[in-house]
This record gives sequence, structure tokens and C-alpha cells, in this order.
Amino acid sequence: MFFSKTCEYAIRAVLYIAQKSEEGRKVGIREIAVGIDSPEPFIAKILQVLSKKNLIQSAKGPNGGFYVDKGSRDTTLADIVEAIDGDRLFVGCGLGLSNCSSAKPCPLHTEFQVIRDKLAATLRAATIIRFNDELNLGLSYIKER
Amino acid sequence: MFFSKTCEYAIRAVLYIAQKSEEGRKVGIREIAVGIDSPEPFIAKILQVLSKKNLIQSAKGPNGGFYVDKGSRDTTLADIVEAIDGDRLFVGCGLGLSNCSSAKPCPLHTEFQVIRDKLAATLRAATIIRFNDELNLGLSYIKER
DNA sequence: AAAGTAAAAGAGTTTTTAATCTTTTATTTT
DNA sequence: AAAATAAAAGATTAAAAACTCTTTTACTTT
Ligand code: FES
Ligand code: FES
Repeated sequence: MFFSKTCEYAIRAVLYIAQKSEEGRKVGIREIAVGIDSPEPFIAKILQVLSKKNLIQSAKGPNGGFYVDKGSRDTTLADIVEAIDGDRLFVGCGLGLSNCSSAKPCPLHTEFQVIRDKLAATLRAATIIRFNDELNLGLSYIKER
Repeated sequence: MFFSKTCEYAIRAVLYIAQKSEEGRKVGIREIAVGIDSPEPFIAKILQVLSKKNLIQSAKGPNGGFYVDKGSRDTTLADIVEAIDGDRLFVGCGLGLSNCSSAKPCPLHTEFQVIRDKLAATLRAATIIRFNDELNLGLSYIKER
């Protein structure tokens, strides 16, 4: 809807990793793919990118897997979105004009800007560990079935 | 950003047509393509769809072209978006869960719903003729340069 | 040191979206 | 009726996004 499919998977995967990291354990790609119901090799690729950008951490070898360390506790969903989809959601014009500006605005510029800012604020306020409790309690879901 | 590129072109084209229709004239594909700075054969395809769905009108032959009749004056941008991108923007889950519901919500469901509803309201309030004046006055733009 | 585990890296495929080209049909003007 | 005009229809191509597979590298356990 707002994000690319890749980005949707990324967010769900990171929330899953954050949740399990709280219990102090690392999770492998297989488990993540099952946990968020996504294609395994695809999510592997995506996590590679996030890991390289140090938004999440990874360890190779036995007992390895993905996790989030102390320093990544305040990674936000805005960081994930920016890493995967770039900044077009935050700065792009809703009607596709090549640069959004109030100097040469599209007819919906003002309205779009309000909505866009609201979305940006939401994503910036959403740290990846913030949803751990409600996920644990089954109050919200990152998987279909 | 929110819409597919096809949909962005569609909106800009329809606003252009509405603007010129006010002057009582029909506009050809060539003129539209120049007026909104879009690939000519591509916009032709898009307008075919909108015309078939009767969101805009068209006439073949000399002095033909695209226009909006009285009955289409209250076509809204929501109608255009729905015709091109479907309803995923209005009902889809922001994290890609196959159905968005408050019964089994994703962690951001509440926030997404607010933003989505705001966007939907904006688009539903935006009739295609509503921007004619400001476009005429050069207060807003549907073209880059 | 050897064996096993798990992610990283890179190459490759499929599907979807974006864009183009060609032919046909309808309409109008002469 | 003929010629010209402009959209409709349909087939095709190109590019981007989504997804898969294979090999390599790093690490851990025995
Ligand atoms: S110019 Fe279109 S959203 Fe700002
Ligand atoms: S369930 Fe995700 S937006 Fe409603």
C-alpha cells in the first residue's frame, strides 16, 4: 500500500527478530520465513541489506542468526523504510512531479504533505522493539494465519 | 509515492482535461501528453481505460478528443485511483497482511487506518474540476517544467 | 584440524509494471 | 463518396520488482 512488498517483508521480519531478541536468542532465516510467512530466499536477501547497513545484526555459524543488539534498540521503522524504499515516501510528490516543493506545488501538495508528515512521524516514533509486548500477548500480528 | 506511476499520469491527465473542458474544448492525446509531460502512447492507453469506465468522455474524428461532460463533473480523484490502482490503497494492510482487520490487526493497524482514511477522504473530496481555477491562475502545477 | 552450520555474495529467473508500435474503427469535413 | 482526423484495440518490447538458486565465506563445535 504505502511500501513496496520487499519493504513490507522487511518490516515484519525485523519486528519478528526484535521480538525474539528480547528473549536473548538469534533466529535463522528458516524460522523467520515461517514466522512471518514469507519466501525464504527472498527474505534472506532483504535481511542481508539491513544487516550490512547495521540496522540489525547477524552472526554466521552454529547458533548464529539474526538479532538486534543494544545499539539497534532505537532503530525505527522509518530507518527500515528508508533503507529499502529510499526517501521517496518522505519527500516525493504524490502526483509524480519530479520534485515536490511549495514553490511549484501540485494541486494536492498541501494535503499530501500533511498525510506524508503524519506517516513519517508515525514511522519515526515506531522503534522496532516497541511492539514486542503486544506481539507476545497476541494483540497484534505479523503473520497471516 | 501513494499511487502507481500509471495512476499519477491518469490523475494529471484528467485534471488537464477537466481544465480545458471548462473552456468547452476537447483535447487530443498529443496535447495532453505535452501538457502533463508524459509519454504519448502510454497516456493514450490509460485514458482508454478511464473512458471505457465513463469517468471521462471521448470523441473520435476531427475536432474529437477527450473531455468531461456535465455528468462527470463530480468524478473524484478517488474514482480515478480506484479505476487504475484498485482498492488496495483504501482497504489494504500497510504491512502486507492479506486482509486488514481490527480483529487480527498488524502492529500499525490503528495508525495506518487513520492515515488511510485521511487520504481517502481527501481523494473523495477532490472533484476533478475543483482545481481548474488554481491551475488557470498558475497557483499549482501538473507538469514539471 | 575436521565437520557442520548459517549467513554473505552473486548470478539467474519470473512476474509485473511501464512504455511503444501497428492496425482498426468511428467521425467529420470537403 | 473520399480524404483526413483522432481515438480504440491489440500485440509487442523494455525495465523494474519480486523471487530463486548456487557457491563462498565465516564461525563453532567436536
Ligand atoms: S508537489 Fe505534489 S506533493 Fe508536493
Ligand atoms: S492490519 Fe495492517 S493496516 Fe490493518
